[in-house]
Amino acid sequence: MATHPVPAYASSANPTFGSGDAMGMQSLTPAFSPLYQQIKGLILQSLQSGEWKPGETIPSEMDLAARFRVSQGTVRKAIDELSAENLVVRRQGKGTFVATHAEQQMQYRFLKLQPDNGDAQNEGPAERTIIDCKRLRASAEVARALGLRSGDPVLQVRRVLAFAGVPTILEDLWLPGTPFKGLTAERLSDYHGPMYALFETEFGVRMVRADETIRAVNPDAEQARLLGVGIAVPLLSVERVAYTYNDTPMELRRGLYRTDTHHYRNALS
Amino acid sequence: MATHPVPAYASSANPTFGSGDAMGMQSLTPAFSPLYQQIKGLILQSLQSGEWKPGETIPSEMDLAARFRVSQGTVRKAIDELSAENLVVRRQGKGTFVATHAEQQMQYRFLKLQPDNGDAQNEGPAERTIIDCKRLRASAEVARALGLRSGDPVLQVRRVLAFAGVPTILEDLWLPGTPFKGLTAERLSDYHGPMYALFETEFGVRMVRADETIRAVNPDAEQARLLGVGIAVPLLSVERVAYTYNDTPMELRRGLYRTDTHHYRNALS
DNA sequence: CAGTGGTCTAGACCACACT
DNA sequence: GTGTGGTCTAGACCACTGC
Repeated sequence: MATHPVPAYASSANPTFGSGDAMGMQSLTPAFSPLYQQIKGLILQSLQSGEWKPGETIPSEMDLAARFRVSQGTVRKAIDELSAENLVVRRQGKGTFVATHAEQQMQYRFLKLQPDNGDAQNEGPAERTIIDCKRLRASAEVARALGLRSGDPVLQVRRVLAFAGVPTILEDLWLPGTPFKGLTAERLSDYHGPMYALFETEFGVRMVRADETIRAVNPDAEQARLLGVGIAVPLLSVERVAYTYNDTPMELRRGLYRTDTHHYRNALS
Repeated sequence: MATHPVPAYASSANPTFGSGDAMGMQSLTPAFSPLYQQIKGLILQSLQSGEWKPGETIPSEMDLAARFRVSQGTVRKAIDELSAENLVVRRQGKGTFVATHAEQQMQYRFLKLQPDNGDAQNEGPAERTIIDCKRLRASAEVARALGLRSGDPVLQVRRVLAFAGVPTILEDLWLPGTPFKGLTAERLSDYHGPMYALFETEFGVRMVRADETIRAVNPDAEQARLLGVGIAVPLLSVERVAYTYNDTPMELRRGLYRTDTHHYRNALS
């Protein structure tokens, strides 16, 4: 029957849900957290464990309410937050879906560089060129960013993105070796679509949020060559750490952006 | 008695609120929008009109529910969104407050530049120096950004922010002349606190959101001099348009940020 | 048509702050 | 204690999707 986990206090002996029963038990919990937060945590676990995969629907609110023995409203509030965090997408009349980077809508969610004239949609897809892809040992710096130890195996990728034939972005990526075991330059080159979508389907790694550190820099000789600019041209240095569920860092990415035809866009609120 | 505006369909002749009454009337509305959105709009109007000023409390959820003749839950959902947009701040047990840039917490909400070591809080306040403050006619570019016509009066301010004695930010600001009529260099220099807080208290202009366009550039001779760097040093160019309520642009700000000791931080989600 | 998410209500009780 | 926001429930009905 109900083999699903259920919040601690809700699973104790009181099947009745007359007004205030659940609330009454909350005060017994030492480390108090609202019921809907606990439900959110349970749903998060299921997302994490892959019970529902990116693009699939999760059970309906009523089903989840029955599973967790809470009201639909409580499940709703839990899903509201997951939806606000872009972990899940609601579609009226259809259901709630596990968010994925494969959807057109979410293609460039983490890329804030836009062409100066017109929006990113009209620009056409970026032309991607893998420059390099090799396994090596994590430097202290890379290890710290990825939560590894120095010397742990990592994968390093260098690539260039061009728009309308103009190389615009030079990126170096570091990925933890273990989760990305089978990744090769060939695999990357052959795949047409967002890199994060490939990570989802091939390696079960879904990027959920990221932090970026931005600076203005000059390129070194090789960087300048790859981007086709002089070494005196100022470029945007964008260092990104991307996280999966549980705030686990899974990618370090250092990008150099040309800002003569594009700009980094940020909305503050 | 109730002299307050009330949503159109809720004010029509049905004082009973048995299950579904209000909903039944929604379908009669051609341009349908949920009740709580309409309530949100009404609260927004009151914020905009200055019925409740920054830092003050707004009426309790129960009071607003009574005023608008809806349930507390509906008011709650409206305020939830206003809170998510940082227009309002909830404090359990105390009330809901109109957000203000004067609070310590919100001091640097729009300034994403952080010291490389340690966080912005430990850095101490920026040392501000007003370089220039003059009235002039809007150029085409400034007029477009501020939603004015070329030649309309605008106020231009140039200032430098230094941290620990090191000039780090050079900013040029353009403000529409009419709303900021009494603003002078003296007023700016004498005021100790966030500039946006001064705008609130002195001019009733509250900045609600902003868009930033970021590029890497080299400074011109004067900019380099004011920041104490060479003209070959790459700097972050941050162009910000800040908006009040109703998406009305009220400030154009062009900042040059040094990124040798600081960095621009951005969280993606 | 049934099923899904979305809105609305009413009422209870909890956690917190002030008095 | 009183009043505020915060949580939870139960039940109704609306809007949308697809069978």
